[in-house]
Amino acid sequence: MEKQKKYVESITARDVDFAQWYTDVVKGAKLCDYTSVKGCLIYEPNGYAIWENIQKNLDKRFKETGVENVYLPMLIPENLLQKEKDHIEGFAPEVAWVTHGGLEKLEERLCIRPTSEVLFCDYWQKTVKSYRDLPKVFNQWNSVLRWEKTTRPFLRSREFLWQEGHTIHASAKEAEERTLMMLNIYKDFVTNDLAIPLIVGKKTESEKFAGAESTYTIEAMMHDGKALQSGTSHFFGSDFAEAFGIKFLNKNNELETVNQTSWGLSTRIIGAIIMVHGDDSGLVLPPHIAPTQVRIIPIAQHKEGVLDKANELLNNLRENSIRVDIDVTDKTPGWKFSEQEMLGIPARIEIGPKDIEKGIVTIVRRDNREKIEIKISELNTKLPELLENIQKNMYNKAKEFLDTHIDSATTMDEMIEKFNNKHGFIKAMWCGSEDCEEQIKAETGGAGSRCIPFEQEHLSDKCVYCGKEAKHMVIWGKSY
RNA sequence: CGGGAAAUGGCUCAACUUGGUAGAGCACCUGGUUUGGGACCAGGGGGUUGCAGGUUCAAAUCCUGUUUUCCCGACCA
Repeated sequence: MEKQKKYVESITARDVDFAQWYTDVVKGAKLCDYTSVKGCLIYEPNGYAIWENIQKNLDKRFKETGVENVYLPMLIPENLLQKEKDHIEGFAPEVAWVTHGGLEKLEERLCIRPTSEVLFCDYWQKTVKSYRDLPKVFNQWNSVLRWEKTTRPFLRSREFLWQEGHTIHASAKEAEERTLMMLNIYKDFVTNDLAIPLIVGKKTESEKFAGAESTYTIEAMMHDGKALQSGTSHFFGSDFAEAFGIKFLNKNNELETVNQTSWGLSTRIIGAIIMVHGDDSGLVLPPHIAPTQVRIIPIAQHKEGVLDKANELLNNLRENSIRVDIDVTDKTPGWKFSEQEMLGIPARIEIGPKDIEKGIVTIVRRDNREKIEIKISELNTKLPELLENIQKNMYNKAKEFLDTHIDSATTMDEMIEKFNNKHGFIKAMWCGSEDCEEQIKAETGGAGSRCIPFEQEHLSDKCVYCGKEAKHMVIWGKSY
């Protein structure tokens, strides 16, 4: 087999050391930098621009369904956090506390929000009185703090950026519909715009959000076969509302408790983009979300007319709403190619004296390195098509990887053997007991339940662990 | 939170074992030659060795503590 040509020297090969590869790509693409506080990152321009595009895209989708943006404070008094028992138990190990204001010790310590359920509850308890006040469909773009022990850029940081949506409704049915509606928005956004194929389903009891009645998830597979929970949507029923006393009068003048949801997607998704699409030359960004979709690289730019022509193309394409930039530094073309690839820019346009003479440009795709010559006169129609094609190809490639790394098992021996032989997900039947779930994780060396997928298959009648009657098919896998 | 490794110029590392004026490559700056896959030549700038103590005539080097990063587990988005 022909040895694959290595284009960028400073990145560890993906199949040699995946963890090191990930770090190299994050650094090479200049997405973020460390600070002197563990787990707190600087989002550098390249990384933040990706997040801004994610925000723009999702925010638009949210608002189309009636979501309103708000902003609540970052500090939560301890007594509020204590109100819902499961919630505080779930989050207690990872909250950070403010204990002093200036030189004075505070009467009551304040928690730096790990999530904002209780703040929304406290607010609604005061303001919601009537069925006419419902529903409330709020979202906030903010950062939260969780005192993680092990941290990695994007995948697990202490402070991270996200959006958290919080809604309350008059009926459980309406709340459940909202839960699934938001899950679908995540699914649609991640598959269509991030080109990441997903498994969509419900979390098991032991994996669900602290305080939720049910948690739904979109799970993606990274190139090392591990799962990354890429977005979640929770249905709370009335548990929080009961604890906080969020009641309203219905049309019959009867007091009722609201039903609640919350849903979130974080900067962790940037980690998924890296680990699903990246290769040995660095980052590969889906065109829909890439801050720069095309980079123009002039060849022999000192020669007369080259820069003029390149700038003319730049302006032309910008007018055509393509996110394009140009590299006019005095580096060599080879250096510029490598840089563009490391940054993950989906395509580059090479334009030099030879091209100008022929009235063409040479385009190189980032996803498969294919070289294409396009007439300058056709660029405005062909380039958007090409970007769309890259987007689709990236999805298909990732989908094929996902499909070929999911297997199924009907016995534990089979399951353990398959996990040992190749990484990925295993589908297996499960009786619903938390014991079995735990044992499966222990015996497979850490492959837990990822979710109960909506798309169920009947593999057998029996739980893969205990042999009792199976309730669901579950996707099992190791995760980040 | 357990187990391991590391921290020296912007980056990668050397010097540490055996204490004695911190060094290289890349990057950066200037000038020139180059330019279709990380160019070349010449000159130049930049480091109180993560931080805090200690031992010593003398510490990057030895000792103690601490912080951060990476890897492997446990926990978690």
